[in-house]
Amino acid sequence: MVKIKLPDGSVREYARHVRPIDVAAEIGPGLAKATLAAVVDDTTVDSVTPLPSDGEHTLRLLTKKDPEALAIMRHSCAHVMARAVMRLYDGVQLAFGPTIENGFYYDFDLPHKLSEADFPAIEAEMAKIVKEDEPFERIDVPRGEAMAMCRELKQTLKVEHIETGLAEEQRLSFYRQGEFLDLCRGRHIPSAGAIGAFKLLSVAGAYWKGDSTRQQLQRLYATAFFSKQELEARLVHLEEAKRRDHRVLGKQLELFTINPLVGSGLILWLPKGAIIRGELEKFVREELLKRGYETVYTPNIGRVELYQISGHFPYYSDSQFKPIEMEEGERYLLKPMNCPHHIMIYKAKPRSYRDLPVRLAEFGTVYRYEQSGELNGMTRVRGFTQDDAHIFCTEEQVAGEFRSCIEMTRTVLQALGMNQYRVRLGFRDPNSDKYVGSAEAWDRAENAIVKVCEGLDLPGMSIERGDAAFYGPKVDFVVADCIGREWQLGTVQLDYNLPSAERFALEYIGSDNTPHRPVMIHRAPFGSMERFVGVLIEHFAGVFPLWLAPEQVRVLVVSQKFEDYARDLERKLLAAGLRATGDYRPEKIGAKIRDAQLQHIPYMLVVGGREAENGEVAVRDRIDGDLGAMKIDAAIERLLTEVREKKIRQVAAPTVAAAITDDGKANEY
RNA sequence: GCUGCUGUAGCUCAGCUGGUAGAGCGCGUCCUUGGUAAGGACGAGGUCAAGGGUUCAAGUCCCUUCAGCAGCUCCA
Repeated sequence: MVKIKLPDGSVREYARHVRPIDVAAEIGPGLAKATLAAVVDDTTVDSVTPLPSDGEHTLRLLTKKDPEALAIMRHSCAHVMARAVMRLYDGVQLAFGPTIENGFYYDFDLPHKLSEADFPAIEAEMAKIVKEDEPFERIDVPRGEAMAMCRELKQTLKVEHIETGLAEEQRLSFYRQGEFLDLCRGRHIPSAGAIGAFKLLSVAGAYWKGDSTRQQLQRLYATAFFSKQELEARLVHLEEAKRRDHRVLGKQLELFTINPLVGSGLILWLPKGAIIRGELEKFVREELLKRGYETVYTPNIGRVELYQISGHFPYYSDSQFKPIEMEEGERYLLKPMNCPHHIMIYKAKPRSYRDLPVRLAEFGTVYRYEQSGELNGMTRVRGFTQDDAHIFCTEEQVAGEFRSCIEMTRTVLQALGMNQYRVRLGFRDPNSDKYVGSAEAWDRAENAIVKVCEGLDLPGMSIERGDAAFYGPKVDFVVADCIGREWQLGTVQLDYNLPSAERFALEYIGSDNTPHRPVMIHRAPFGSMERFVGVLIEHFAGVFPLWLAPEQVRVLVVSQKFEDYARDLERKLLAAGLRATGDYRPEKIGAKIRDAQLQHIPYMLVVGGREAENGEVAVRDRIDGDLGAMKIDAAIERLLTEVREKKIRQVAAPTVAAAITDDGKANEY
């Protein structure tokens, strides 16, 4: 006897074996038809999986209205895609085919090189399979038998996976649909007919088991929805996201450019982009001043020996520009980090505990030879400027300093309306040898970070082992770009290693008149100016708040008769410190407004005969439209106030959610 | 770095199975002098990414290099 409790509170009792689909059928044939899967006591199961035969259990039937059902259907769609590929091409080896945020993919090894030209054929074959509406049938077998089945199917990747990834499993499951049989954990929808609409999106290479020393597979990305409308909405969404891509907007709005002759991954800031960066730098400088930082400047190169001591040279030789070789063995490195230079400034004189904390800040430009395939607009580059600072403090000061660094980062992000970030604690992977320093020092640092962060209520906080810097654990502020790719912006890092005796042997004289070792904190609220501005362009979709807008106000003259008045107005705006231009072309006012709107100019001042007579301007707001006429001084004051307050009146709605990291292991095999 | 795709005017793109390059926007000149999202006419502008090859003939086919895009791997 089993008691089944449904979400509405009703309880049903059964003496026989029942399946979720049977319960659904009892309630009504419509529900039975709509049921795609079920949740039994928090575990998702197929609609045909028998329920337990005794005890009390909760049951929730999943239909296409439930978000869980979408992922299950997509997973089934991945099988349909794999089946289509196997029908069309010979020698297909199946790897993993999990669902991901917004869709799914399947990895294959096959001799045919897949390209977008193949998509229509694959999609047509998939449509056929969906139309046939064959059931997905689960087959549970002991591992020995599973192994034999995979061998018989000549699916060597699956065989390997059973031997390695699934070494612990005693029983394994397959799903069969027609001639297609795949080792798979499930779950699946009852039959393919429930797949409403799907589309192949892209093909890309992916390493087997994510290991770059293993063979590369071909990965097909696709998505599916229950309805065609949802699919189309999704595709429109993707198009919108592309339009706000900072690489597209950067070109359109003349913010930055990259020239192959200068070198890839090297950003040329155009005048308008430079204004945005300059305003952001000014903003950070003000914050630094308030928080007791001192500004320093250091050169762009340093001797290799410096980085041998710091460890950067040996640890990252692959991702650095090669050293500059001078006579007699002198070698210089383009600096990959600012910290060694700042350390030498700390060491320039003896320090007393009374001097600490010493906070040295610099907009320091660094160069890293990133892999060519990694370069991406402004977000992944080979030369960039960090809003960097290094804090040298006593052990007792660490928690307080660390906390205030995190607070500064939050303040800065908040000021820009950037609330969609998550916080990642990058800790050491104890099984890796890429880290310097003792395990004790690491534990101490990681514990200190956890303690500080726990009290701060940081959004989406997660600890990620293996994500630490080689010298210490860190707290990263991570944001997603317009297509869901995540980028690390702000970072605060705790470092017991560079100050150590094995590295730079930093000291200060304590109150006991003996030398002590300071602790270092590395921090950069923006991270890099390049990446930050790149992300910011997408955050605002190119529509910047007044204080950041490269061109803040444009004078639009109704007719050239009033050009003198307009020119005078433009001069007044410039004198007030506003970034102003005038449009004196012999165009109609409508055309001038249209151009200014399309260029996202925050304010337009329209002047004609009426305004010239009264010493007024007709103010047009980019967002609210025509505000009517006002005196010149009043208009200027209004704009200056908005600048001073760094007011953010509009942030573009996010186009896509952050990608959920998915290595394919969690879902299915 | 790896796999696949792409590279034509300042920008966005068209150019069929090889036969000496086209549109829209932008830009320039002229006409129009206007009142809150596109006035009109004319014109300039291209070593078809670079280099090599096949061919009577290459933007188009092949190879190499460079650059970009998507993803993977990496990321102090």
